[in-house]
Amino acid sequence: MDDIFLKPFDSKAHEDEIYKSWENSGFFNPDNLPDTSQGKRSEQFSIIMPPPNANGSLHAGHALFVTLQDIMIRFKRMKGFKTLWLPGADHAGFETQVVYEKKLEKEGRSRFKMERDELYKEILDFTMENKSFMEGQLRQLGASCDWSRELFTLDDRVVKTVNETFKKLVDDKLAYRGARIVNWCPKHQTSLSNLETVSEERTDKFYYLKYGPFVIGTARPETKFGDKYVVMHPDDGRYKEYNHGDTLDLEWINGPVTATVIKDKAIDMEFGTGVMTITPWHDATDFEIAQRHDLDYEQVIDEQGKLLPIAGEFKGMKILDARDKIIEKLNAKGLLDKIDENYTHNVSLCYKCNRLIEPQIKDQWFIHMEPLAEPAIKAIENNEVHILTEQHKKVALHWLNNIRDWNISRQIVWGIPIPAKLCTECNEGFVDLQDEIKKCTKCGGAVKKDTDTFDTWFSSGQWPFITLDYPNGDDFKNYYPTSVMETGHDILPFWVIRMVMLGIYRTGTIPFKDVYLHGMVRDAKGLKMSKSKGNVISPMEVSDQYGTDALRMSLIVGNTPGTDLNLDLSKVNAYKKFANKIWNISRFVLTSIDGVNLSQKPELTHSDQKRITELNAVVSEITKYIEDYRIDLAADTAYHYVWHTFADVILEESKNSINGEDEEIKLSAQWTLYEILATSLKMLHPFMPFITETIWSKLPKKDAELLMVAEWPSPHTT
RNA sequence: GGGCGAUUAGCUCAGUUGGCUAGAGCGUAUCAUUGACGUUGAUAAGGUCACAGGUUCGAGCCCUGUAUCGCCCACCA
Repeated sequence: MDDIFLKPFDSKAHEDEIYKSWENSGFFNPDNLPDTSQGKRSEQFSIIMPPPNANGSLHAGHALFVTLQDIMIRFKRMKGFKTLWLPGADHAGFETQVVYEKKLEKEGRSRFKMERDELYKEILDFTMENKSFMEGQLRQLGASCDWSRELFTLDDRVVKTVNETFKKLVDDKLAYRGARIVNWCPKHQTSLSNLETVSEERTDKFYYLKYGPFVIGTARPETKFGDKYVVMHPDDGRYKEYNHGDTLDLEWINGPVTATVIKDKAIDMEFGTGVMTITPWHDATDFEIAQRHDLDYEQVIDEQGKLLPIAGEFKGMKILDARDKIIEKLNAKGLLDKIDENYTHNVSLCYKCNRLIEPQIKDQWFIHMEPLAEPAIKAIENNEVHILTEQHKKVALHWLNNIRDWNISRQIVWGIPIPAKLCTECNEGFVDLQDEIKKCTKCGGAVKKDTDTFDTWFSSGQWPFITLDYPNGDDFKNYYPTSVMETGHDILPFWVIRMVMLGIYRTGTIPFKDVYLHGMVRDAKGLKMSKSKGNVISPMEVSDQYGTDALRMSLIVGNTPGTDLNLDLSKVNAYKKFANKIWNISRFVLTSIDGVNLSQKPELTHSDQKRITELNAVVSEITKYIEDYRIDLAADTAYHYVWHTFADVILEESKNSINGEDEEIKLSAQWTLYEILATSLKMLHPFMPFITETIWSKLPKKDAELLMVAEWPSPHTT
């Protein structure tokens, strides 16, 4: 027997070496996989890995997805499938730029004082460094993915395909450039999609102001300088003497204005006084009203959140500083009716810096989503794209049925540049893939390059067909649509649904068949991990301390699909003990069979036959669980069988037979023990690849050099 | 405002076509054991499965309602 068994299992001593032996075998690449005993591998199984952001260390959520997907892949590989797990790395546009800006701030620098090219180059270097760091971490977690096919989201092929999709969308009139209200973050100086804002309930003051004969309500008096339309519901009896289009002169914050009466059904008669003035530049509802009636609008607040000259004496002030002063002045002029101190409402905040979003009108590129959503709804409803967790299917359909246009322009340098030219005179935008448009085709004016970049999710949304080299690559023919999309439920709308929409739009086919969504990894008490709480558990540190196999088991067992999971170190420790148990079982079995000829199957005793039958039942149970995506139950079943049946019962009972005088009984017990050990290692391999492969390498008789490509156990004959 | 989910042992959670004498990990208690075991094994305590109705031969599971908690989406000034 090998000396290594004389000591307890030491994960650190084996993991690197084992991973290298897998990687060097070439078997991560489906093209290199050996034939099975049934012949060529004819069926494909493919997963596109959600590319981790290349801007920092992997977190527990990454460890969870690596484990889940690696289990699926290893299982199918052993089952004889041609398995492709395609890894990637995400430049993660805005996310990475925010990370890098924090770094700049610490160094006392600012992106707003840097040249675009210089900033881009620095973030690129930063990302590339993190990318290779991140790849090493994926290896440490045991990811058996095909590194030869790895793709970075800024690689040429990605950019080319994304640009072509953009052009197709514009040609099909599904993408358009327009002046629309966008979510503007005054800190990050970019617009954000609705999904990139968070809402928070706040209690603010609500002001009732005298506007000519009306009293209007507002929470934001600082936007009211330019208001010259007063709006009410057409059916509101209180204001029936006023007609749509009537004008009236009245005294306002900075002097007299002429107001025009507008009747619009968007007004809620129950709210406030049922009358409001509108600020189309800084409010989405107001903007829509203005559009409906073709009204004028003017910017009041600039991109930094300061008041513009229209504010007169308040020009240049920050909005919150100005608010009280404006109210003071209105009061002095007798225009303040009353203040409601306890007005609760929801405000939008930037999801990164929690600053108030300032709605602004911007010329940006938008995608008209409804036509894209329609086929996606069908595909999800009829389970062509099968979202395994029913609750998430409902969420997806709800989201798709209430979809809104998607702003894909970002005013940041870190991303794929939008391949468009903009007219400096009429503001028209043109897609220009070849950089050949020199004059505005609408007005003949000069053009400049669009300096905006795509929302990362626009390119990520095309990831499955891009990674498989659409349209002409062999991989696309062989592996599209992929078998499973496995990712966190938090990015269901951000990513998964958009992949369905854009995949169908571009290729005519759904991008993946099954969708497995895992929950969030929380701390031992179920709290969200966050740096500020100091409860972040680094999976890499856990892997170092307890071993990757133990970490993987603790992330899997008890983790029902779609629900959140608490990562508890005492649980990790329990599976570390389990690894040690497997180690010692192997040690015992290998000691017990030393020198025995295993190639000749002996006559089995009745009780050994029963053990083999029992083993068969466990194998089929685990197989079925994995095929049903109940990986938690599969892992738990394997755990209990190996510990509480194999070790506690079978192995204990075998001691009598092995130490007894009867050679036939002894041989039967030895053969049975070895068979159960070899089969157990196979069953455990997808979950605990490192320790099982380490032990496998010491086995005297086996059907494959590497356990990774050994055949998944089929029922033994007794 | 709309949608989705949760409520099971001291703690964290499983329990998916209704058959449960309700399980796991951690924790607790007692005993045993240097024997493959950086220990492990055996045994035990601990649950009116949130609450109230209903369907059923049978409900932790299905239906209705109530309470509490959580999450997602949303332009009411």
